[in-house]
Amino acid sequence: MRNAPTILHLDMDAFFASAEQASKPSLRGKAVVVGGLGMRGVVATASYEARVFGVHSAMPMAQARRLAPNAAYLVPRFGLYREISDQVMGLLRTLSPLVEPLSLDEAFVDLEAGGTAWDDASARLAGAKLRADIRAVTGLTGSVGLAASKMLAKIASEQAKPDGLVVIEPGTERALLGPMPVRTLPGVGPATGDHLRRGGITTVDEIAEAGEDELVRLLGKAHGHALYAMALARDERPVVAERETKSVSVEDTYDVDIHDRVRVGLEVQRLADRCVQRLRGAGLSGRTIVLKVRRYDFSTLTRSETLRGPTDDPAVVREAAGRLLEAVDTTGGVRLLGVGVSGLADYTQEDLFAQAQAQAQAQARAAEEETAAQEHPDEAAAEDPAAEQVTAAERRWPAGHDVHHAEYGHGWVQGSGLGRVTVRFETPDSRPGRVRTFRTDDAALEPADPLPLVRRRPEDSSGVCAGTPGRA
DNA sequence: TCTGGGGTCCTTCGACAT
DNA sequence: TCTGATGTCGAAGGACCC
Repeated sequence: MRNAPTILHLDMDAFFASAEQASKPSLRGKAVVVGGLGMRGVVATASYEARVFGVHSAMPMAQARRLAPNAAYLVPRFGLYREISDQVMGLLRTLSPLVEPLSLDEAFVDLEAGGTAWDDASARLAGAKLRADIRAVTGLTGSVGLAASKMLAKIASEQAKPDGLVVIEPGTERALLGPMPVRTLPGVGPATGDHLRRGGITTVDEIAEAGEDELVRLLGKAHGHALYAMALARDERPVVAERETKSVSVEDTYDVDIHDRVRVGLEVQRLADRCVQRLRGAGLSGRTIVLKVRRYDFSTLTRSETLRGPTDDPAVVREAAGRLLEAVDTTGGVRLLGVGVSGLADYTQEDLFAQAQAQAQAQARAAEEETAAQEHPDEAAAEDPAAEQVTAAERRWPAGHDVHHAEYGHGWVQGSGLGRVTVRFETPDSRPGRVRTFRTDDAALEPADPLPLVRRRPEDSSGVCAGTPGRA
């Protein structure tokens, strides 16, 4: 392990919720919950104001609504978050070429490799400047942890939250870690935590005292060795800039369990198509097709099949997924279906048999989809943009999404239902705006793209923007 | 309270090859 | 030729992370 705190961990504070608050002045300082709004949705992020009520991520939405009935509930807008994330990752790359993104709102940076920091003082300086830059460019806050290893940098940023910077000085690690609960260590979740507790181990110190052999006995080889090392503050994992994708998958949870076997089959075909779209989008193909089924009682099973060579052919994936489904008992209903592809390659082995079959199957599928569209007209409309225009009266207005009104300008959907949609007219740099309600088929109202959170200065051509959020 | 979606990694087990 | 040890692969499930 190095002897200077030159590994940086950045964690954006309540990222999705903060982005929404920055984009919607009327929500600043208010409880905001971002997540799936369906009957089986869960919380993705809660603003700090919402956390006061006990709302936290991964909590069922229904429970969140009971705890914080007056919070604003919004669906995630990944396009907006990705844009902000790209800006932040860009700032990190000015510090070092070794940046390891963990998600849209989190990353490790090896400052030493970038020549940005070599000791405590230079690391602090780099961390402080980064936080200022993030605020200037995005209008949002991030917390920074600095330490001599990834694990400790991450623990440091956790302690820094919200909107802070914490440095763990080399040499102080074990004293700091010792009294902490085992759940602090990466890789210790509910199951492992329980396991350790039953073995009489609740703190990091107790892991170290138990000894490596005992941990391996309790948790198995890989996990046991890894956890023991972590408890001694030993973590040599390097910051890795490029991680190759190992699998691609899509899954859907249905508001109501599906019992109809034919419908289950159709959903699997649709998921297979979506999965292949993503696969092709990434320029990949794969050998192993995986079907995932979560049944009415939440029991989950997977079935997989490995082909002779990698494919990105939708017909081949559909067919394999269909075969796998045949081996699954779905009586009682299914709440989730998923299709994935692993064993990835960046080339395809042309499957001649599949190509020959593709045309015949495409015809059969077209016929099937026509039947399905008659049975589920609203779903068909959502899938097909042309159909969406035709049925403008049934357009969906997701809560939180931006809209533009011919007369009132830019705003966002506060809620919709019963043929009405309520819009608040405001922009990231306006004052909190007024609310108006329209018919959902109002021709003057259109979906719109999100506005930048920090207004770019017209004279600024460098791409780095500055501004004063919150002022008109 | 009733549990998303997209991933990664590990373990176990059986089949098969050496 | 038979057998045991060992390694690898595929399949399934589980835990964890954000």
